[in-house]
Amino acid sequence: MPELPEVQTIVTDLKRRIIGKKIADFWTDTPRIIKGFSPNDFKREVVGFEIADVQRRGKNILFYLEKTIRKRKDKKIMLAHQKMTGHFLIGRWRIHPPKFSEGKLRGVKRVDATVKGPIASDPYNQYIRVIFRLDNGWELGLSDLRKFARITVGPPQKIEHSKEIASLGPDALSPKFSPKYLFSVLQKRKKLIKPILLEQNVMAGVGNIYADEALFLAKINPQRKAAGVKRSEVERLIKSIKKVLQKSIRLKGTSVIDYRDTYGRRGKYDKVRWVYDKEKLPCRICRTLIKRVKIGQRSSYFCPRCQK
DNA sequence: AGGTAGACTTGGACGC
DNA sequence: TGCGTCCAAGTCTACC
Repeated sequence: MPELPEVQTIVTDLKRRIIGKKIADFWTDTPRIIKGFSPNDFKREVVGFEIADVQRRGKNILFYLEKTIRKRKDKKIMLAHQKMTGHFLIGRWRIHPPKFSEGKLRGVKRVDATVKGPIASDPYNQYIRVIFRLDNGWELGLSDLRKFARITVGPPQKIEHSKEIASLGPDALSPKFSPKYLFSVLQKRKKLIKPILLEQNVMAGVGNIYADEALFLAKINPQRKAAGVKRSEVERLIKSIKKVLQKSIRLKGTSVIDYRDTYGRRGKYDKVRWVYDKEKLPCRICRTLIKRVKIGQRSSYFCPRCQK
């Protein structure tokens, strides 16, 4: 899924909707999503904790958990990464026990939404793998078609120093992500410009969609060698990255495939996108047909006329 | 050390 | 209709 604007949309929703709520119960039918614990052990780790805050770090979501025991505050962080197709939803679901007949698992759909609207009707919201029941009757669910998402929990120190968090470069929207910084990184590298924009230790938050969109806005061909990109072009690129991310946050992200917000609704950036997933469609500036090439095993879309 | 191919996983789209 | 192939918002590991 989710790149910076999609994760930010979800975190903003979660801040409004679940802060102050207590985790009352936990369920999963996909143990591989829970990292470092069996589902039962993980349940013991999180049940009874209040969600005191929710933050984004790159594409990661941090849930700050607190519980007061005998006037002492026990603090933990639950770390979640939605990877390609995961997205958190706030709703209510009914879980049907698995049915076996003749030794085979029968009945495909085991989790049914009991709320009306897109959470129940949109097919991409139906892959519920994990549910946290909250103490206000609502539930935080994770829909994840491909089961790549990961969730773990631990002491704040341990999570903050984990590889996923500690190795992140400056957030793409932070002032620390500056032309001076990016130019010095690019100078030292032999790769092409595009795949470096996807490296979370260089810049946190950008993925395949917004890398292509930003390169288009900056008029830079994704196949250029990183070290050959001029200082003035890097300045344009930084401005383009921040601009495209902010615009997408305003539009609540991109739903080219299955991303949804916590209400199960689509984002609208894909309606105004320039090049991503537009192979053979005319460039909105010059009408030249958009090209698709593979760079580092990933599709890159660009306008061969506008991007030099 | 840095670069790259493969793996993880499920299902939709498209061609014959 | 059915089967096979290709593709996907991310990141980790193994290998050169």
